[in-house]
Amino acid sequence: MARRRESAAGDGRPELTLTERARRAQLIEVTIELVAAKGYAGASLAAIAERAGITKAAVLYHFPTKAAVVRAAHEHALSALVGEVATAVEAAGPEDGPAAYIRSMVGHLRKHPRHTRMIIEAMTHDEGDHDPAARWRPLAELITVAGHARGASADGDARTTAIIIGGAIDAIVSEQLHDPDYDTAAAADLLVELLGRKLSP
Amino acid sequence: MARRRESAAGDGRPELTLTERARRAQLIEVTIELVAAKGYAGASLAAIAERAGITKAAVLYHFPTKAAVVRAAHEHALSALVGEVATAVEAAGPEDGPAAYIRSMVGHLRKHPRHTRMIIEAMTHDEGDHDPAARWRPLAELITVAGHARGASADGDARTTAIIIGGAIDAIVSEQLHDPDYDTAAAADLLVELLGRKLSP
DNA sequence: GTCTATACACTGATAGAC
DNA sequence: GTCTATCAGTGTATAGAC
Repeated sequence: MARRRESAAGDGRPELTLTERARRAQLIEVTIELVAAKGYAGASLAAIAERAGITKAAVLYHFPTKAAVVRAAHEHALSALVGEVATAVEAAGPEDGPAAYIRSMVGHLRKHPRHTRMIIEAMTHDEGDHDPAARWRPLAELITVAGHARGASADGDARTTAIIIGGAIDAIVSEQLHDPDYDTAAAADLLVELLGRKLSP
Repeated sequence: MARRRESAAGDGRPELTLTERARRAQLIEVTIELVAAKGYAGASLAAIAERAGITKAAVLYHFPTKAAVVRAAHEHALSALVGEVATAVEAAGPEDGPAAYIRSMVGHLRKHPRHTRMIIEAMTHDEGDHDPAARWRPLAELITVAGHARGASADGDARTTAIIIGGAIDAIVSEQLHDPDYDTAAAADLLVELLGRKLSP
């Protein structure tokens, strides 16, 4: 059977045409704008197609389904976030990993509100249940390392602590979305302080 | 123009027929089950109608729109939650209000997973933006009172603290939804301890 | 390889008969 | 109070033009 050519690296990823690359990028950009502005329901295939200047069916030529379009847009926004957070965490010392995680994540989401809404909408409306552990595990490891570096007794609370911090970050960012004047930097500082009291008692 | 009769109390609420009361209650119950089982999208008007033994149009006779059906079911589940939390908070002393809030809310949501998913789905899919302040303000007041009772210097952080706690509760409950073995009571204890360190330094 | 045209089943919603 | 009939809009599938 006929198959799409694969890249020279042979890593299994299909080699994309220039026009296809451009179209996909355009569709992702348009989708982020639409979802950020009108939410998941408001970003219909017809609306996406119209903004891109093509038809619904053409959109479904580049992506197998609407969920795939949204997923691609979601991953695009998400990769920018994790990239910045990873950089900040690596630049920080072992005992300051969690603080760098919190501050860089809150800061990034404040700087990019469209990406933020895109991520939230995709997370809450995508029925494909992503593993929740993927969300808290990286932070849990940072917390374990930081607690160890500070000489605290290693407890088994890292998971719950990470879940709490993650939920708190979501709430802070969400609040800023509704009240642009909300001081997220101060909120992040308070969260870091709260965690600091637990890590070095 | 013809208007529906209002109750003798004259509080503006329409007086409902017995059969209408029964139908609404049945539709609310059916909707909670469906939303909890299949999410917002899975609870179509046709599915609700079928489970209730009537047609789509009949459902829309009792409620003006699908959003109204879901909203009614949402409020039904929510009122049970706030009732239990309010009782627990009132039974606790002033300095233990936040702890009672956290433990009773987490406990209630663990005991009633169907209500929990109903509340989550309704919150995330209802575009009618409810005021976020309604979520954190009651807890913020409890925190202020408790901090005062413990002799802590009154800071202006009550809002952010309440937002953080609320987000943490959401994350804990959500985690329990995906992993039924997750120990939410221990998580609530940890959250209370974290807050306690801030309130009485 | 890229796209348009068309048709399909399903959604929430309305109008009017009984 | 509940029905049938109908509507515009949704995501999706297919055929075929270029």
